[in-house]
Amino acid sequence: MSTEFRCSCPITSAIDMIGDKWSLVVIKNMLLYNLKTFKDLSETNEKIATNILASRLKALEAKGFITKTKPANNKKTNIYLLTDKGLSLIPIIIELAIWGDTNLNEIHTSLNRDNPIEYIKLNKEKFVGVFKDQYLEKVKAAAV
Amino acid sequence: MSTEFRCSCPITSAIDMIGDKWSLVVIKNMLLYNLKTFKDLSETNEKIATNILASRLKALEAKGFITKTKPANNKKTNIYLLTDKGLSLIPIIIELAIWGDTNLNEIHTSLNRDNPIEYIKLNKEKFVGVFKDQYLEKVKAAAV
DNA sequence: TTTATTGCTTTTATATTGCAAGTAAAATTA
DNA sequence: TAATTTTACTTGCAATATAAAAGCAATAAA
Repeated sequence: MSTEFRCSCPITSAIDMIGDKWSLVVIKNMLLYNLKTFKDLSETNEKIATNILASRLKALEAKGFITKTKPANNKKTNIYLLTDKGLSLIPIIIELAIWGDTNLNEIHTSLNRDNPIEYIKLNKEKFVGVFKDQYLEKVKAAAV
Repeated sequence: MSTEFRCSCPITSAIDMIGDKWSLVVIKNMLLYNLKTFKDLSETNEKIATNILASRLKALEAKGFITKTKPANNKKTNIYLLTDKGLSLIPIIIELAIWGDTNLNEIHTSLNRDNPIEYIKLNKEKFVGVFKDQYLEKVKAAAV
């Protein structure tokens, strides 16, 4: 499943890389809810089919956005973690969050406000770093 | 072709709205290259099929991102223009541009550098406004 | 009046996605 | 130790989306 690029435009190429229906959703769930296993990621609100999740995780690993490792004490469960390249998508995810939050309230009866998006809006640049650090900290804490 | 939302997450919902393969590409070409007609939009580097372009323009109009008007002096050609809602996608497009520019240089032999992306990076917030004003000015100038 | 262009639609083909079921290995329970 | 459950997938098939090509009506230009 190699990425085909439609042309040399960086915007179109970015969409070719991560603009499918599921890739950013999987990465968002890893980032915001610290989900790490196949099971965790298959049980989210989006209700991704297991075959799609499997293919997406494989593609994301091949593209360098996530790593797949089996911990020493557990030979069954794979742990999926975001790489630096995966974390580099945070600004895009933040803009999608802000856009969705400001534009979809009328369409949705109730938007999920688990995350303090209004607060994020006040200082976007800062929150790119905050989300990144938060994620890396949780990964580190869980590794102990 | 009504949008189905997978869940109430604003990020996932934003992807449900504009996360298909073509919508943001069409909007980008309207915004950056000031393309306004069916023919213009069908002749871009991305080589969109005409049936896909027609269905995407219809969907974007239904969702309020663009308007379709026939000018008084020309009964043949339709003019497609971005609305304020369409322009509200600029921050997302900018982040995609920055990400693509910084991450895809190794993959592409040559990325299209028509747009001064390095310069944009220095002051993102400013350029959201710059792109918007630039677009509206061109639209205004063409209307004279 | 012929010819070309625009803005599509239709048709056919291919690719992607979704759903249900199955499988194999590891872990848990009896 | 055997049976059961859990995890992480894979497989098959139907449904949907996308692509390529051709067709067509309504202007507009020659």
